[in-house]
Amino acid sequence: MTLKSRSESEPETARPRRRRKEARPSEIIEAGLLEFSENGFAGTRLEDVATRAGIAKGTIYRYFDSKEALFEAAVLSRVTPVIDGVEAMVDAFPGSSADLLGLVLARIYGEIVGSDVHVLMRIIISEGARFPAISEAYYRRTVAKGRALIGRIVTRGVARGEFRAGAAADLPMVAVAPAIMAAVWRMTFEQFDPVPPERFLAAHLDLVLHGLVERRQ
Amino acid sequence: MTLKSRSESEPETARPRRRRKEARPSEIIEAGLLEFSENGFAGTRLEDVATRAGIAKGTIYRYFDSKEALFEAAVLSRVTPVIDGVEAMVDAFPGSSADLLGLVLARIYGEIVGSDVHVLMRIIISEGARFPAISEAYYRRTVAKGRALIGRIVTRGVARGEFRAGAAADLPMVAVAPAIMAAVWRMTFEQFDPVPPERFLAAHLDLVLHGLVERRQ
Amino acid sequence: MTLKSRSESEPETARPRRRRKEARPSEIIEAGLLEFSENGFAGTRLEDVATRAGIAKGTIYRYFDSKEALFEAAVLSRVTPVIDGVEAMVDAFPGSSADLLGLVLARIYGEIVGSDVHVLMRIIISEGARFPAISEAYYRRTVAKGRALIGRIVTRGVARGEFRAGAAADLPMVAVAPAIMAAVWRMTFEQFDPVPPERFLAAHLDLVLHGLVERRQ
Amino acid sequence: MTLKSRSESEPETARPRRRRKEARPSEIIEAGLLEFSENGFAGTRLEDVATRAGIAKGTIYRYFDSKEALFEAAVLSRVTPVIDGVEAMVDAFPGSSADLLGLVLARIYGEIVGSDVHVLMRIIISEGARFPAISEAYYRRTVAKGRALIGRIVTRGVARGEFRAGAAADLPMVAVAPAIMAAVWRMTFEQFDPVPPERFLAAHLDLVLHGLVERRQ
DNA sequence: TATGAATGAGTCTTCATTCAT
DNA sequence: TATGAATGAAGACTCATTCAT
Repeated sequence: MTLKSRSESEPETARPRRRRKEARPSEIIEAGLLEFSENGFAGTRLEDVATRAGIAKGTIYRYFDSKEALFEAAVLSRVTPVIDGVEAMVDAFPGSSADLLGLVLARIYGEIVGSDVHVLMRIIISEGARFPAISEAYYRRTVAKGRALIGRIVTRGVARGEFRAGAAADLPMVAVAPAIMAAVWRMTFEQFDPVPPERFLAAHLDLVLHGLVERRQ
Repeated sequence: MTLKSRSESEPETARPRRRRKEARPSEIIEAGLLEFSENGFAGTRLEDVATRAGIAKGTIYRYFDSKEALFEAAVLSRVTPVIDGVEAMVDAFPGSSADLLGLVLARIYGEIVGSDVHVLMRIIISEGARFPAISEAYYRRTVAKGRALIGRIVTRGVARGEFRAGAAADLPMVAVAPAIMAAVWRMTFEQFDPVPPERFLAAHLDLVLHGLVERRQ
Repeated sequence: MTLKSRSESEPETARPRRRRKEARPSEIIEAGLLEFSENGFAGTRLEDVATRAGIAKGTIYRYFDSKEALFEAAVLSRVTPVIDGVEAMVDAFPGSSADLLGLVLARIYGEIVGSDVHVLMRIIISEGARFPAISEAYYRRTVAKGRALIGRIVTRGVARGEFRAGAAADLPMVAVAPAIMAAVWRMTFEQFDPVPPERFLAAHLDLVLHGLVERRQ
Repeated sequence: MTLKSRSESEPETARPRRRRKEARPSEIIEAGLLEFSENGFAGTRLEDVATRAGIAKGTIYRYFDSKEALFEAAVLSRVTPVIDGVEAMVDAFPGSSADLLGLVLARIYGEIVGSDVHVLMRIIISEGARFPAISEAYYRRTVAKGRALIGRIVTRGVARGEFRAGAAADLPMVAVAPAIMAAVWRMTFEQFDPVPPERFLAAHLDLVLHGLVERRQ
């Protein structure tokens, strides 16, 4: 649910020291993130992370105290705060609330389905119970803000008479549900039954804005 | 996404023979399912499964050939086919398509959020890549059927002029999205930010049936 | 090197109690002997012994205290004393020493190569170091006596001017060597390079009695 | 039956890379060979091999994939081809066939009784059935060549009128039998009844060359 | 007396972590 | 700073032995 793409932020737990050309920790983090996402925490071998990062196994320990530390650093490196500007932008948006919501949903959709975020999602679903710090950080820095953002848009829409008040408006996060579903689909059944992302997005917006029931005159 | 609750089906891989009071394999499967769901495949220790099942480590091997065999048996024991009767029920339903969809969605919602299924979802998301047989079995026996079922209802609604044709009707599975989101929420951020299931269901139905945009006269 | 074929003697360590039709312990011993010979002591699973004997695993423990006890009982059941009559027979033999030696060697040869004894040989070679009691029992009750017997025959031959005195006559057991070799061959390379037993026996007798060097007139 | 002493050949399955002072794989092989010979394959604990090699248990797996792989590597490291030069030497030998045979037998005897070979013999007798690759390798690279060599010598002797044609000359391998017996004796009853190797060798040569029967003028 | 389910000590094997180079 | 050989704790799996039936 982030609005901001992954930045090259350094993980907080790493100790960078003098780097060479490319920052070593970020290569390790990159490799680690992929391995952890593919195999889970317990299923990931540091040797594979090292190989993927193009370094030797021992080198990881120059930058991270333990497998767990690498894991947290890797995941947290992807937990980027939603840029605060978006909120102001919402308030200042000149057009209709439907347009605004569509705009933001499309961006969220792209964010969730497109890039790293589904990697993160898989990790948080898989390992969240054992690493609550990660879930919490992700919740606070990204999910809660995204949720508030959608809420602000829906509130605006209701206030302006553009959106129906009702159960959906009372829990605006459901408006993001199809994007979540698309990400989950991608992680699970995509291989047996592919669905083009554009179709998913179109259905998403159509459903959220208009629902299924035919409007009577 | 099943419509049928878990039945007391015996796992196919176990060889029950003459059992005593409690069927041993089902206890092991029960314990295994919970442990695997909590810790993932690699993160689960068979000793913990045994302890949870109230037996000794070695006893597991009387019923399952390996950790992997137990894992697959446990997960597959929960992959129960959607009862075919539902399809006939859909065709025979006397009321409006909105009522029908609401009925079915509520049931799916209860199924996904209520019981084992979110346990299964976590496992499939976490381990699906390493156990494609499981993903595929779940897809074929449950997801595909559920998807077809929703499709049939929406088609019926469109044919009867009750539902809008459009992008959402073209990919009816998005109508289930809020239930997926609820399940994911429960697996991840519920602990930091609980949302009552009834509220989720109400928002789900409201969103799917009517969308957010206000109807103009 | 026994001269007496295996008798149906009961193992000393077993406690027979009331038997049914067939004596249970001897079936177990029979099965055990084969399994131990094929797989060694450590490599043999009591379950396999039980299956081979047509009984259940637990039943073994009705007759033998432990795997080790069964092993010793099984092996010792085959360690049968050379009948003492043979010695007297040697002294009373009317014919030439060459005939006598040939007769005895042929019998030893048949004994070693033909039946159980090579099973025993494999076990003693494999496990003798860990079960010195077995080696010693076999040595005392069979090997030593056989060796003495050969010695007596050779001594008789030398005394009667039929056999050369010399290094071979000083260590008469070498006269049995080809039979040992035949047994070892059978246990090892027979599968790649079979040698008919009769050919082995013929070569054995020919070598022992006449050697290879051509007799000059 | 090798004519060539064990060479310092590196095991093929090991991956030595840059080693330090002592080559690690050879130490493990050395230790493994002794343990396997003493306890058999199933009875050997890798921890004991490691201790004997002066390393930690896990280190074995840096060089060998499994217990089985170590076993095969260890045994095969001792299966050294008979030097082909010997055959030429036999053809070029100037002296009598008896001298030649005595020379070669003495060497074979020393080889079998003296060094590693009886260790190998015990292993092949014990484990050959479960590791046919080992038996076959030993047969092809060593035993078959040794057998052919003896055959060539005996053929030469017969052709030159020095050796009797007959059953023994038809199966020349019996000429090696006393050496086999000596090795078996050493593996089994040596402890209860020691026989000096020189006495065994003398009896061996005496028996093979002249047999027991007195020559009549 | 016989069974075979259950137990848990013992082994193989993996892999996070250390450390000499 | 980087390496990768070495370590040993931990976990999967086996199987001798026990015991309720």
